[in-house]
Amino acid sequence: MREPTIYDVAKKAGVSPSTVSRALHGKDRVSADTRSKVFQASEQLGFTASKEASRLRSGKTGRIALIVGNRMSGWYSSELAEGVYSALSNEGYDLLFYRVADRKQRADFFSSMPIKRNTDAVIISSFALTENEGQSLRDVGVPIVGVNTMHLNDRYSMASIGVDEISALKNLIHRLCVMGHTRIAFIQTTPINKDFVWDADQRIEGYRQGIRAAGITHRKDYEIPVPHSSEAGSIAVSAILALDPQPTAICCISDEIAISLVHELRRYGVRVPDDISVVGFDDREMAAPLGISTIRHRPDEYGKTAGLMAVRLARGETLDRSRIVAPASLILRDTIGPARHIN
Amino acid sequence: MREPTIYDVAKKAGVSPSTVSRALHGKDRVSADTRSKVFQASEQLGFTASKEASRLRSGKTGRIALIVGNRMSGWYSSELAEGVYSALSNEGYDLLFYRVADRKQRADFFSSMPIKRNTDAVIISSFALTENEGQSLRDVGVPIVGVNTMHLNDRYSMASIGVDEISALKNLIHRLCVMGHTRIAFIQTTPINKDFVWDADQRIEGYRQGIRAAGITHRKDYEIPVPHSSEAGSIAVSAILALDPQPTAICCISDEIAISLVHELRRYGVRVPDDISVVGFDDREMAAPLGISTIRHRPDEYGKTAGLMAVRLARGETLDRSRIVAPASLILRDTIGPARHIN
DNA sequence: CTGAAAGCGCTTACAG
DNA sequence: CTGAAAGCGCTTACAG
Repeated sequence: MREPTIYDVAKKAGVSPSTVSRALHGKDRVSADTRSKVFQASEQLGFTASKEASRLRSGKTGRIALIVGNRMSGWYSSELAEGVYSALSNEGYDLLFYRVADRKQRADFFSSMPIKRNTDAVIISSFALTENEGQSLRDVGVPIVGVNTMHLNDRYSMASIGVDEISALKNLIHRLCVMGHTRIAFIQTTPINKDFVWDADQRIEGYRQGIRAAGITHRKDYEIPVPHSSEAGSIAVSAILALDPQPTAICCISDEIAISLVHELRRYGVRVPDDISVVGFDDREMAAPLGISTIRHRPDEYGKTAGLMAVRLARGETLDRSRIVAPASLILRDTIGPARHIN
Repeated sequence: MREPTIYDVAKKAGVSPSTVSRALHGKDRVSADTRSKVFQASEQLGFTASKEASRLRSGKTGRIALIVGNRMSGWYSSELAEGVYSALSNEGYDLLFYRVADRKQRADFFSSMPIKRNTDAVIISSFALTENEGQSLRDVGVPIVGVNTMHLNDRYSMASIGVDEISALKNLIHRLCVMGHTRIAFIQTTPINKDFVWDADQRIEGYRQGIRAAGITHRKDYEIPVPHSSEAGSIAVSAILALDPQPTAICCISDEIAISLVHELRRYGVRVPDDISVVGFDDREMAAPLGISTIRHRPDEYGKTAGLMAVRLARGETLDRSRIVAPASLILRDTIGPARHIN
């Protein structure tokens, strides 16, 4: 059985297809009487407009693309996607998801530009565009919204939102200093992909600035790199125990690292926070039950905002604020305490 | 500057639009010479076909819908979406994501049926359809693929894939018995939404069958419900410590619960696994670094399979196997050991 | 192997 | 407020 078209509705309601279209869209002037006849007919036939046809005619695709630089199932990407999705589905837009997780996917994406002609706006998350990429993205001719790309992509994007990770880290370092810590280390994961400049690279920058601002000596060996693996925690512990003098506080680039670090430290008999304080980043769902202190940011929330900005821009509206800083807050839980030597 | 159309390519290549279409699609018989002229012209103009136009004409939407019953950012949903996405993007399909996380969203979805006319296939995950819902989904007239809906939706779906959670749990119980455990408890979360019949509800069923098969007395008070919250671990510990006799092994409905349970047990001075063994379910990323024993399944992998099945069905092809059982395997890590009393 | 023609189902100026 | 007409950009039988 063929799906009913706008012509079927028109016939049933005794009006022209143009009128059906206008009535259903609601914005045009249609008499209340006609409108209700149309709605009724549409209802009875179970009419749903073909998106293809309306988009072809109107020149709008009804889609907004989200481009992320890693697996969509990671905590960050999936929270972000959730937020973007909420905003878009409220506004009647489809979410078109693109993942460019490695050099090859990235090259393919930017050379074939699958979003071209197929999206009304683009949201790009977390990694810095090269000159060429930014240019070809602009050439698509749709608004670009950056998420957590800091000022990296400001040349290309019309709007952006992101966490000020530098300030967040600086605040954390300050707080640790107030608690008497002067030997503060930072654990970072070696980038999954060196071709990408990530916004999260800002975290170590924030750490350094915080150390400097506090007037503490910056020690290169206090910046500890660990691989992306389930061994990260134990590798970090070995590295930490080898340090002289021992740090009394450790900032981690993510909760994931912080969680396994705390676990391994305790296995080694190191007390947390009595001997060493540990702080993560993200406040992902496992942080609270495990008592992990952390810096909270909410990709789902600023994803929503990013989605909304993209929708507005796609509709040709203007934004009152186009560069937004999303909040990040320090969450103190069990793994943080005063430095041992001043106890 | 207007985007080039197929007419522009045709003119440049000196052929008709029909020929351009055929050449670009590759399946029709076009002379090698013509084909290369067309490709060259297309390349030079930076032509990308409008999806709207081709879909409108061909009657295919190029989209496949994934309907999940919870937040897309949860571990399960996002892993699944990642897998489905991989398969679809390989095959040139867009992923249309729908979330029906509560009663209202669910009612809205099934009454307005936004996928109608807008998708070539539907993948439905994790929850059981009602009679009415199944019927209206079928009325859309596109193939339906079930993921982890066990036999719940078999009446409606043309194909399905899912983990046999019952067998997985039964195996686990058997394994624990071999290790001398006879007092085995099960911790389950109270359903987020009681309107939904979840596939994960099968896990407790598997636990019961396993207990029965092992010839152990089934104790109702060994089935411990905890809420969905960061307190779940400590609530579970209180409940466990109040039991008499104490269980020597605890199966958890998820790794999330297992992780916080182990954490809380250790805080209470209960040794894991010496005093109590703990096993989770999922093998999500934090399980390995924390040494959590668990049952592994891979939503990203069977999501890929589900996506592929949906694509095939959307194209009108037939499947060699339409009901597939995805593997689940027991992963033994630090939190499992022999029962204390036989040490 | 290639082209001319029709049409997918809408929306939107243009008249009235 | 409403209708007739044109057209968005493709694809696909139909001829040749």
